[in-house]
Amino acid sequence: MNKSYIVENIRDFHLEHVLECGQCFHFARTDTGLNYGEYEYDIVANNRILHIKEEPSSDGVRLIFDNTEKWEYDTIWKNYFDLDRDYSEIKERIIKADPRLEEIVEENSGLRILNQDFFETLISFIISQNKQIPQIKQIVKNLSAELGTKFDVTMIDRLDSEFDAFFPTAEQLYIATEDEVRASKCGFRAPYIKDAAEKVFSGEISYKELSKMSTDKAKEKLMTIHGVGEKVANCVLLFGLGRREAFPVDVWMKRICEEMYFGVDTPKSEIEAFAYDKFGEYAGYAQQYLFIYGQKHKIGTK
DNA sequence: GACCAGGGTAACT
DNA sequence: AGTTACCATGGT
Repeated sequence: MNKSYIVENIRDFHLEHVLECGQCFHFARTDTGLNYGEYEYDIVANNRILHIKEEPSSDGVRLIFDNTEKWEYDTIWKNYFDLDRDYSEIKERIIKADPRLEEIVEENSGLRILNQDFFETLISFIISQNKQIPQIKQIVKNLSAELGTKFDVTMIDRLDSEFDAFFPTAEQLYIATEDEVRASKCGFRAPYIKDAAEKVFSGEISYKELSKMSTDKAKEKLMTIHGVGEKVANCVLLFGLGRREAFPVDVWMKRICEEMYFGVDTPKSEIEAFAYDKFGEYAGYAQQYLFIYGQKHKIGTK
């Protein structure tokens, strides 16, 4: 009995923009690319396997959620994909802050900032340091396969990719030895992952507590984890704690902003402060439009 | 083989 | 407070 849930006419949404922009890593594209306007992905998140398909509709896109009942869409996926938010206003505010971004925003108008699980986001972005996106995805997959809870693929109506386990919990990573973590090919990040798992499993750091703090205080707390610096903390704030004013500055953002705004080599801290001053509570969205644009056009890499 | 990747740490000035 | 080598691993 195949269960699926369909949502019609969603504006400002495109799966490729949402998923292929370096904000999440536990997914795979599964369509052939042969049918115009159709996209399909498997996503492992929220202790669930989602097979999702996007098709053109009269106003925006149609999304078909496989393996999904209505209540799961209402309580989980709607929030995960940030579908309650009006992105037309967000785009307006960003373009108003810098009219030069109009083309970039329109070019990537299907972007949404996901509301992801806090712990998975934390570990994923610890892994991300000094790694390219395809490798981050591979390590997340390895870590899940080795230490996460396996799911029974025969119980899933639709799964086109090779995923077979959920992302490990804080407890699972806490119990695992450093060598077991290292087997995921995360290299020198293994002790960082262990420290994060310990701090979360022990309750020293918790989503509940962080969500009550100011963004600055939460960032400070996150940075007490070994292996979490300014950039990783900002990613966790933006993607895992809903702090849309966070503006992570990585090698890409540094290059892009230097090209667009500064013209000379500029410290990351200065770029972050500049962006917050310019975009305020919309800085995180601006960052992500800029990031996806920079990747697409390989800004600064020649 | 050198260099780089959605960086951070420790050990230096 | 601001630099710099080094950190595993895989790709170009």
